[in-house]
Amino acid sequence: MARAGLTADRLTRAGAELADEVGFEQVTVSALARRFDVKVASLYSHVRNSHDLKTRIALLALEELADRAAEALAGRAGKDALTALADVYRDYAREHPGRYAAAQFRLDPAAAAASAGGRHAQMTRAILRGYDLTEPDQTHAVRLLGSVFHGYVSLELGGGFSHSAPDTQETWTRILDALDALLRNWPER
Amino acid sequence: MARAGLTADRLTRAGAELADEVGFEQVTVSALARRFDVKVASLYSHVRNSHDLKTRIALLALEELADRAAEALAGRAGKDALTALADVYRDYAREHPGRYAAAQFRLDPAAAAASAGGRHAQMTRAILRGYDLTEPDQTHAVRLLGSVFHGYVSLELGGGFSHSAPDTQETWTRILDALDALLRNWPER
DNA sequence: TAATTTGCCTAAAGCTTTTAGGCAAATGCA
DNA sequence: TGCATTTGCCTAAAAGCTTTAGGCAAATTA
Repeated sequence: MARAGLTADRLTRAGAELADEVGFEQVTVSALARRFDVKVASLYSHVRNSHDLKTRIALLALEELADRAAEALAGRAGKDALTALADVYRDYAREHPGRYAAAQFRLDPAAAAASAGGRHAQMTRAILRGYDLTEPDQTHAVRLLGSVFHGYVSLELGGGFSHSAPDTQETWTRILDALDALLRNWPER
Repeated sequence: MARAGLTADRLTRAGAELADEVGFEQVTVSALARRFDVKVASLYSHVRNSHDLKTRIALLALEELADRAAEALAGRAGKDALTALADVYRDYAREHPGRYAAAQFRLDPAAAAASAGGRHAQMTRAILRGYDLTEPDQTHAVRLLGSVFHGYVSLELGGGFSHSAPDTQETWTRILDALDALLRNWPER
């Protein structure tokens, strides 16, 4: 019997594709085995278990997102950078809803430490160089930006803003305007 | 054999408790049957299927949250109201993480329409009466507030802000200050 | 009390997860 | 090239979750 050429990496990538097609929740070891036309047990040589598979997909998504963000931020500053980073998250979530959901997967501390999570925080912080904030306000602002990006994108993806005018692109633009104004004029204690 | 006295309502409430104890993801028809010391199949007379059970728990959580929000908003306006509503979400998520996760469960359109979702939007809009915003900015602001509340709470709950100073209470306070300032000084087009 | 409804049961099929052990293909080395 | 080792995928099997079908007994109603 010819071999299918399974590796943890190929499984992870295929899992990410599967997530985008059917949703991260529906990614299962069985479904993945079916996709490779291979028996389920075969996957267990490459991936520890279902949780491990999901963790790998999450890490992949976080890497991809961080790569896109790094590229988008290069050569930009101020509001330009703010918008670019925000759009990276929003676009990624729309192009790859399953991967975006995966990026929200609760990682155990070990995995979290090895993830691109730190790069994300770094890049958000980098944006603030274009504004005049010092610690601890800078950290507060990093958290605010993270909250807005994540909150908006997941509400929009979940259909939270659906059935109402005005359209979400308009809102997104205005929210970024508002955040820019807020960062330029951050209130004192 | 004595009857256990199952009803859709009791199952839903027990399911919500179970969610808070073990996580919404882990709420299963089997686990719930175990909790009532009853055979699994018995639940299917009261609840259509696993998805239906989760939907009911989600609707319960949305109701509870809306009730708390309504009570918190009574007699408050401006920043006072903003803070009160924000705290309702954050406190609820901390007290009832499983229910809060349930409230994020993707509802099908029929369920969504019958949910307390509309009340939530109404209450956020009510807060803006204390600020000077007209449409469409009011809608943009409603969406921004929803994004921040949801985004912050879920990142905090997921441990996103864990291993770093300053503490999250401080950030939360400063973010609400910032939002208040932003709403009082909403940028023109 | 008899008839009806309701509630929980047994049985069973199908799917997912995970472990154990085995044979064959690929690879490394003389 | 030929042999030994490693690697990859397999079969088998146990255990848990979901869901449907059909049945008997308890509760309700007349």
